[in-house]
Amino acid sequence: MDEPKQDTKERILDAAEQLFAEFGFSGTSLRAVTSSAGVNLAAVNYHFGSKEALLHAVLGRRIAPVNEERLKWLERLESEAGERPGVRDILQSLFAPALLALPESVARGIAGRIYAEPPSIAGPLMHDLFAEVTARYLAALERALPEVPPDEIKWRFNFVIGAMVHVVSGAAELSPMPGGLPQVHDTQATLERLLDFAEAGICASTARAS
Amino acid sequence: MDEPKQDTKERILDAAEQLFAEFGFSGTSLRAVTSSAGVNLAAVNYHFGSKEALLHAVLGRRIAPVNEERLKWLERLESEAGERPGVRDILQSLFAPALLALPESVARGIAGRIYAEPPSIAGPLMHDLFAEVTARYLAALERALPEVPPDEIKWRFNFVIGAMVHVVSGAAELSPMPGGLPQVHDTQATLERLLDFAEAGICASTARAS
DNA sequence: GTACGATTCAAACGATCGTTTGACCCCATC
DNA sequence: GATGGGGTCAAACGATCGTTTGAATCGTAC
Repeated sequence: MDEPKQDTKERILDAAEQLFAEFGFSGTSLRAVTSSAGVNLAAVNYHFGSKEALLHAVLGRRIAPVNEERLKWLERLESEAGERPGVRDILQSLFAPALLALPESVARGIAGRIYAEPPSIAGPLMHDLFAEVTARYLAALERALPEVPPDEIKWRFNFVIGAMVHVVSGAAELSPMPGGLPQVHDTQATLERLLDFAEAGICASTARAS
Repeated sequence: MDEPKQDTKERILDAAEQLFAEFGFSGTSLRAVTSSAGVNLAAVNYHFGSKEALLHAVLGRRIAPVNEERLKWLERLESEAGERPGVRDILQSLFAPALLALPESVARGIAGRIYAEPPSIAGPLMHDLFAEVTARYLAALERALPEVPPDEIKWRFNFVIGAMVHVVSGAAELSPMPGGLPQVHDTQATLERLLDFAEAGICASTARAS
């Protein structure tokens, strides 16, 4: 065999990742996973315990490194800028690891998949995966934007997350636009467009004329 | 019976809507739908033809009126403002029908459900449901923002959609924030926060300093 | 070489799935 | 009061689901 014959556990994770992204969690059978991975059906329950535990492992394997890179980046910014890095730098440390590190064929569906699960599953999952980074970024943004009320920052941070997830999950590519979305595969250009948008949005004036 | 004993078709739609939002499409069985609706199992295939056709009916019933209201609102703006309404008004006509018209318990999951389907299903669905409004809003925004390149507007419109979907689908409420999201059930306040954010983001300068 | 824990395997478990069937009921029409 | 079609019903169809079982196989330490 030419193939490195990787570990059974990893072959399952790879196959499950691809199938969950394409057909969803409930829409993917363990038989589809194991036959795509070329392993025995019972291997999933042996190595992971259950189908739901497999989902956790699939998500965690991709998201954990992204969050680690985010936090390292953010800490570097704060040590360089004396605890008060700029908004754009903060947002870049939030976006770039997700946009650049996730393989395109893989990113689609992974992020969106969490939101697709019922709240009883998605809630604890979100907490496990994102509670720490959320708290850290909220604190950084509050320091960077003392003129914006903290409650407002919480909401705007959520709007930013929504825009980012929309791109990372590939949902933007489904947008029924005349002529499609320009430069849709130029990740660097997408990152800068998202930065322009999110920076302006999160820094918006809170005293409206109307 | 006190109940108005509504049509079987509508009872199925109501039950399916709620269950799809909570457990997802694949995660909801027709037996759960029919027993929740208090109708016979065969009624779904009799009235709708298949489970997937039921999903289309569920989504269309909620989204079509929202889009109609959007277009009516937008046309009223354009007739009042001489074909060039402001960005904030345009965005309000896009957000308000979705935020205000969708019952809270229902909105969750409906929007997110489309994105959760495999691209082969979500693609045609998105086109059927949103192609017209997308084209109309892009045109309106291009007229309102002549200084922003059309390609940039396409992207920023997508970011705006992402932020809006994140809120409408209830995903924002899952965000693992310390203390939770403030005033999460004050729809009017949420609408204005979203407007502040999206208006600033979509009007962002295209000539960056960096 | 033998014993042993880790892993893989074919096979089957009971449960649930979407869909279909054919009898049955209701009620307007002739 | 016979007719006929729209609607409802219980029941069953074959297929597929997640999980479990117990034997077979592997590599390694004694």
